[in-house]
Amino acid sequence: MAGTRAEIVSSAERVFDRHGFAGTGMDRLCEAASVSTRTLYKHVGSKTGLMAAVLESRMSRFFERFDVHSIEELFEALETWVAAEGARGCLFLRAQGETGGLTPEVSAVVAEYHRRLLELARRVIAEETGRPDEVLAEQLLVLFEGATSAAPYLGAGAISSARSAAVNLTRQAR
Amino acid sequence: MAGTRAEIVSSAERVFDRHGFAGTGMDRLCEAASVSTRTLYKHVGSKTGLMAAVLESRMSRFFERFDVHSIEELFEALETWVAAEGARGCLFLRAQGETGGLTPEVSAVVAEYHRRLLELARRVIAEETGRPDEVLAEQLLVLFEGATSAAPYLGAGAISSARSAAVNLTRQAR
DNA sequence: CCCAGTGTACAACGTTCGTTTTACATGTGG
DNA sequence: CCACATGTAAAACGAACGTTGTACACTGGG
Repeated sequence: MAGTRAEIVSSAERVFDRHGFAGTGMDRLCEAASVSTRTLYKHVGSKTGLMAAVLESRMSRFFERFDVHSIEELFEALETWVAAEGARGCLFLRAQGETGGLTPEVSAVVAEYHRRLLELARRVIAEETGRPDEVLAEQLLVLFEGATSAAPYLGAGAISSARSAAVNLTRQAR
Repeated sequence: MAGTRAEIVSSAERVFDRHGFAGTGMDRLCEAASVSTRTLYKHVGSKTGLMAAVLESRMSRFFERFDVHSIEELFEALETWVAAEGARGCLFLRAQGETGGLTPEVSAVVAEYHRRLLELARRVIAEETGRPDEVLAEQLLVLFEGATSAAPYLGAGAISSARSAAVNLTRQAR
């Protein structure tokens, strides 16, 4: 089959997201991908390798969907994402927490994700206000992270709260 | 010994925080508490029971240290907390994520924590502005959650960003 | 036609999991 | 001084862990 590895990775993403990384065994991952143990190992090497592949794949999908240029677009994209994938907290933070930051393959992807996320916040602020503003960018990042973290228990209201806060802060700074 | 259970719970909190819940075995928890397997089980019943006890204990300590009445105090308390305990993300969110929300004993404590946290945000906003403001309270909560989540990779700057954002939003609303 | 690639099933590796059992030491209070 | 609560050590439970080995079935292209 052509997309065997892709199927392994995407089904693993779903299972990891729903049941945690350490809490999920290889059996369950094989079953979710409808693939034998041997095949899974041929494609991803190890559980750690699978985790890294999952995060890598999620990062690509994330930044495709968050190719935004304004605050409104940013939080609208987050609402769409949550509506489609559910709100269970940031998978990158969860991976880092579960591994204790002791798994280089995982930490590397998480670090890159955070670098790109900060870069995205900077870009949005620059395009929104017409000039770079490091403080505002960091505030936007904190609001985004907060919305992601609070959405599991506050619901979509967390996202609209974050959006209005970001809008107000930006207007105020102008 | 008198505080055996307390010692078990507090050492477990450290280990869970550093290595994750599912990723930590009972052996390691016994070793951390300098206690036999049998004793640990007598005191906390099960791993799930230990997790719930850890979260319960942390919740008490948290709300003792966060008995604050202004935004400045709130984020100052967070800075103190992070300086003392390190920034590895919210342990309640991590517990909920690792269990997939399928462990009632854990979910119950997490839910109570979130209820009290929202209540704290409401109170701080009311005392700060002189009247209740649900929107502002939720924004403050999102900022607090965001600071907690971003601190592991942004450092203490995440907290000061959140504080200044909260201050600005509140001033603006007045 | 056959070879290489890609998949399968299945058992087993040694380790660690969470949990329980058995047997024994300690010190404190009635 | 006995009883009891509370602790210890060490071994074992069955199950699940991540991982590897062996052996076999299908497929497409030269």
